[in-house]
Amino acid sequence: MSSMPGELPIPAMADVDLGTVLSALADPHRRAVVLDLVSGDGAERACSSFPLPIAKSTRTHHWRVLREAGLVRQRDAGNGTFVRLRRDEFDARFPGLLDVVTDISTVEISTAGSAPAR
Amino acid sequence: MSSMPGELPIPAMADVDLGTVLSALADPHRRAVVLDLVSGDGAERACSSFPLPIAKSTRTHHWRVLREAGLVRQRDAGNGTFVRLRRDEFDARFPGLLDVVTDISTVEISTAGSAPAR
DNA sequence: CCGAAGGTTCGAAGTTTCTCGTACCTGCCC
DNA sequence: GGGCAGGTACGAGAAACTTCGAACCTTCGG
Repeated sequence: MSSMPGELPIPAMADVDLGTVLSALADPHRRAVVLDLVSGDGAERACSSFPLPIAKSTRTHHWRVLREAGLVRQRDAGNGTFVRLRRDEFDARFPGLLDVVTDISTVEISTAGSAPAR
Repeated sequence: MSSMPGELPIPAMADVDLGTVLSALADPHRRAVVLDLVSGDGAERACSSFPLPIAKSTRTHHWRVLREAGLVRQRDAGNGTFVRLRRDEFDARFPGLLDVVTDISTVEISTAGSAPAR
């Protein structure tokens, strides 16, 4: 839709499919990125600032998946690209989803390596 | 874990991974089934009672995925098999997830074919 | 007993996903 | 200008997913 300078094309939120979103969030790398964005202040962030242990081209792939799933907005600015969560739009379309996934993931992380039972 | 008569093996809820769950729910057929179960009274249901337009062997596959993702419990009883949501367990492990996905899906269904905007 | 109904197992085919390396492009900086 | 950092595009390989049909098994109903 939007064709602002450097803005990469994204689907209208109304066209975004829940299955596509769940698939996008199913991947650990992508979920980590989204989690990182959610815990931020909503400001734009450099794509290069995410510590993903994967090749450049693979990263490009994941950003595309997240973009096409309606989760992020991406902008090309000279030598780098920047992303921003489509927070409000997304919440309006899929109320609570981001919060729930975030909360669960946060618990998972804080609970990692503290298993008394075994 | 459980090896009751006819009970098919399921993972302990603590071992269930969020990514696996999201993948399981990403498939339309499986999501439809879960949705159907959630809207029910929690009672056991015959696997054959779900109107899935797919081959028998494919259905077996989907039930296995849902089972291994920790979403359902499955029981073999004579000539048929029966399923039940692992509602309470699942909610304790992934609070709100089932509700959110259910709510979103319900809206999607009730909104289908009523798009004034364009 | 015999058939139909419900399921599983076992390939197999087709598609998708994740991953990478290589080549290439574009700004920024010295 | 030359190099580097950040990215994209493309092709390829490996793995996973979805689907099916065929063969087989069990159970229930006549």
